[in-house]
Amino acid sequence: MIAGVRPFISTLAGSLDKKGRVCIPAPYRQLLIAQSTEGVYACPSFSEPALECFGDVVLQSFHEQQAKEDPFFAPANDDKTFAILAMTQLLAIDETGRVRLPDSLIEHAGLKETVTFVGMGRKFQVWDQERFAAVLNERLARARTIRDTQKPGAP
Amino acid sequence: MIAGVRPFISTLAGSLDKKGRVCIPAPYRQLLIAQSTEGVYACPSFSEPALECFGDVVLQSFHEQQAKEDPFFAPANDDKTFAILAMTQLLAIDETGRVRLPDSLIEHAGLKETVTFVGMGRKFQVWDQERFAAVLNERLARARTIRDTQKPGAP
DNA sequence: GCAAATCCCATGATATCCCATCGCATCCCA
DNA sequence: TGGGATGCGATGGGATATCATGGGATTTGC
Repeated sequence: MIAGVRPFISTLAGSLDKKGRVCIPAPYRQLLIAQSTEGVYACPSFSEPALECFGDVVLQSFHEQQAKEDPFFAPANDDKTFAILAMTQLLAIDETGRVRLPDSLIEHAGLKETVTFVGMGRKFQVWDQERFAAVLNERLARARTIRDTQKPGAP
Repeated sequence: MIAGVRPFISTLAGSLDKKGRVCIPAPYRQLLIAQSTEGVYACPSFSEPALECFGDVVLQSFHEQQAKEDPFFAPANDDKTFAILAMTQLLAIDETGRVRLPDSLIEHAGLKETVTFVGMGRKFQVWDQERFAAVLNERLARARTIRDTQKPGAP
């Protein structure tokens, strides 16, 4: 499923207009189209002030994973399903490559006029530019910690 | 069976009018039509004040799952089957996309004027808006717990 | 015959679509 | 190597269609 799917990469800038629209960067759009996604799926991150965005590959594989369980007698499964699927919206991409972000998502991520798209492989995130600048170095610092605690010879 | 079936996603607001009607959100209607369901199946949740709604895919797969057991000598199976199939009604969707909710279902979920549709993959739930707002954070908290205890490398 | 449910049409708000303009990067040619 | 032309990508605003919702008319069952 994941094999052959190209990753979202780079950190790119974008802007939110008065109508709450953002233009999805062209490279990301091409990847979404390659997943035959009718738009882009977006949900609030449940640990950070950011939006998690992805295409059909991620959504469908998550969905099918959950669908292996009984639909009515699997409470833990319901919690996971809820945290992702209930919080996710399908945003239609128009011909000029833009989506209308619902107010709830704008609020969750605290988006102002300038936003940052962050490529994360299977998914990408959308941050308010200033907030992201603040966490960028923290992330790199954590990555260094992981490297330094990695066991020699580990994969 | 599930492959290719798109999940119910998002949480959407709706309203219950004086006649006991609710408008099924357009995206959900399209999914139901794609399941060739003539309307929508609904039953009271047996663990929460909410309604469980779904299409033919869930009904049929649940049915087939239960049908693997002995029809007369599997009491636990009978209880599960009863809790779902006996409590389920098929609600007709009219041309404007609305269903008439039976009073028993309205009462079970304690529905007031504003209701919330909660996408849960194969099924969706209907909640009274205020009640749902109260349980939303509990659900997200449980999902975080699940994530934090997840084994590294798990899908 | 009366109550209740179903069907149908009308309205308003919202979101979607479309067109025109602008800025920028690339490409080509001198 | 520098300057100009071209095309793609991003942005702003206005027109259009879709959806949700309310009320009224007609039929059905008791």
